[in-house]
Amino acid sequence: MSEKRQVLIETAFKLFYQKGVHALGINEILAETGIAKKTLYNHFASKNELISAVVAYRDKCFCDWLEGELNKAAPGIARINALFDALDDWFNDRAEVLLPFRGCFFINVSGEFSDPADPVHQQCMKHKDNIAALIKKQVGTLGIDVDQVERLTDSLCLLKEGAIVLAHVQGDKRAALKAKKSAEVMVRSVRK
Amino acid sequence: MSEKRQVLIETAFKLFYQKGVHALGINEILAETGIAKKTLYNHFASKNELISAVVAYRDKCFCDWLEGELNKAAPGIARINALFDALDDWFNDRAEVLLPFRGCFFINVSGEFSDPADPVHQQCMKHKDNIAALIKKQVGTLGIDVDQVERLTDSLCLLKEGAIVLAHVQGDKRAALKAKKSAEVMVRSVRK
DNA sequence: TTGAAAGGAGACCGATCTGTCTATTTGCGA
DNA sequence: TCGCAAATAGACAGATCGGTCTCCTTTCAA
Repeated sequence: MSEKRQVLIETAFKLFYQKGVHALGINEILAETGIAKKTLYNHFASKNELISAVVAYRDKCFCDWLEGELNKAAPGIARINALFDALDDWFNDRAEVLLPFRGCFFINVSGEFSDPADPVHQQCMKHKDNIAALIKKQVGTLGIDVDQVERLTDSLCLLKEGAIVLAHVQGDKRAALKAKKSAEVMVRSVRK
Repeated sequence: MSEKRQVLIETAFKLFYQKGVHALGINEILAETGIAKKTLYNHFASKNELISAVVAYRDKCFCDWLEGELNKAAPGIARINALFDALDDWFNDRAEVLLPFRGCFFINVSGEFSDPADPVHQQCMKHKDNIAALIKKQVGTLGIDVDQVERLTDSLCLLKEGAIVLAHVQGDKRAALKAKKSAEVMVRSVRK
């Protein structure tokens, strides 16, 4: 993995996240990086391949960050709280590794590649599945029934995605804290 | 309001929703409608003005549809249920006026115009505010305290947006029904 | 019939897009 | 120093973009 390739991916991510994938041309990535066009095409067969690599990069980046945040908390209810605290940090630009908040890259990209059969859309779907699995793992530490694990995981994923949309589209900086309150209600309901 | 203008808006909406706003060029709208470019520019000063008109059109279209669905139910809990039943219809392509489900147009467009200061993004924000107000109105028919109205409205909006994202990005056709179950828990918690 | 508004065909413009390619330079290890 | 891999500058190609404009046609009301 060459350094030039990584620079291209990271810069492309930054610009795609700011301006949207289709609104940004590769020439702007090249201008920002100072890398030659031939080099870009040495590393990626096409713009679409670059997009794909960028989505994979962000997937890893985000999952690593979230997992790290969750693992800072003790297993159990603290991890559920940590999920929404992490979101709160992200929405309020306190998660530096994730860059300034501009919504969820995977939601945004899914909107630009809205056909579910599109490979890029498929990648975004997979990312969401990865995060759901991570959340389910934390819910599993609550010591509740298996069917309740499923149900609570669903609820938390709904609240998580809802919070992201409220934070981005409506600019609601408190969306994560609102979602956290709702999550508390959900947790109580599966524990009684 | 001329018929040509309306045809342009409706066709543009259909194509923007399928392909994304930046990925679609105006020439394709013209090809699909058989309308001359000069006519398009007679009605809209620029592509951006067309986009703006399209967002406004969909805003009205969606709000009218949702309000209609909600008003079919009796005031009170039935209206909360109707919200999620309506979403279920939408996600599963049973709401013909809304066209085949490709996620929420406003979320998708916000992703493409992710700077919150952008006028188009502002329009999407306003749409979400309109829907939240509509939901709040239904919650108001439950006969609960004012502060609980606020809280429940927040929860329902979170679940609604979450369901849309799960339905679109993850292709979860049952997302609305899952959200409905969570909503039931939330309603119970403010009523006890 | 006339004139104005609306609309059309399509050429044109400058800009930008994604991708290809030639000639050259740079960096590094043997 | 040499040879090879990586990278560069930048020209080029065909296509498309959003928008402008001329000349012409159609529609409709007076």
